[in-house]
Amino acid sequence: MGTLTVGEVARGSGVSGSAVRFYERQGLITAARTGGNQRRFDADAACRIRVARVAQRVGLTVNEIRDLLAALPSGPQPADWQGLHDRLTAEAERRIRDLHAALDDIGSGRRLCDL
Amino acid sequence: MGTLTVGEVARGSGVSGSAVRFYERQGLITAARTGGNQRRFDADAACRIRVARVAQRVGLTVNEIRDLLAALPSGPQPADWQGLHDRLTAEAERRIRDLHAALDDIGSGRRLCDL
DNA sequence: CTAGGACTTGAACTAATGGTGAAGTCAATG
DNA sequence: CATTGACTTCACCATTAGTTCAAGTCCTAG
Repeated sequence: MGTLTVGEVARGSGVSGSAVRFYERQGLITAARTGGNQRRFDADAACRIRVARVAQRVGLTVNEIRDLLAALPSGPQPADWQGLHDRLTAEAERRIRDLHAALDDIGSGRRLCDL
Repeated sequence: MGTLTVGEVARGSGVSGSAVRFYERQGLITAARTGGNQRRFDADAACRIRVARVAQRVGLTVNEIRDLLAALPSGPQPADWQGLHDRLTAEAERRIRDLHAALDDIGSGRRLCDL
């Protein structure tokens, strides 16, 4: 039951039309087709894209985001969005821990450069 | 007064010879040349590369690392390395804050997706 | 019914990122 | 001297995230 066109999803999510098509090709979102072969998206498409943009800020690649969003069923319920939220949070915290580890290595910098 | 060859710096820093040449091209390290046009590095070259590798873990690009290392004079003193250490630490902490900010945006996810 | 804006495809293109590889040259040693 | 390992340059590779283009098709308002 998709009703939204590429342009509508683009405006609703803040990305360009070419990006919307790109995200569909990459499997971040799915689309039904009209008789004339045009894409029609469900209302959650723009939501998925907004989540994807946040995930990019966390440092996930489009491929990783595909896998993340694959867990989200069509017609997602609040609990489903929550699950996504949790996994994204965990990933961000993992990356924060990696940065702290790098900081520790910097802290032991005497060993990096004892000229 | 460089005395180290590409291979020696490579072994001393744990990167490949091609990477050492790449880093010189990018301006992370500098080299004198022999009469036969070969590179000869100072003793601090391997140090600079070790710092660069840590900076990469922090998420800096080679271009940003060039700018970071540009602050390091030739014949650097302990205080110079310390300054680098401080800037790198600050940068890592800035990135950690960005991740926390992304987490906050995830936390307010009700606004991302109020279907 | 028709005009024209929105849509379709696929491939080529961009631009940054971080190197690697091939082909040929140099230098130190036995 | 000749070998052999290290060195040289420059072109190329692979990935990432899209954008752009051309040529054509759809769909909706008037």
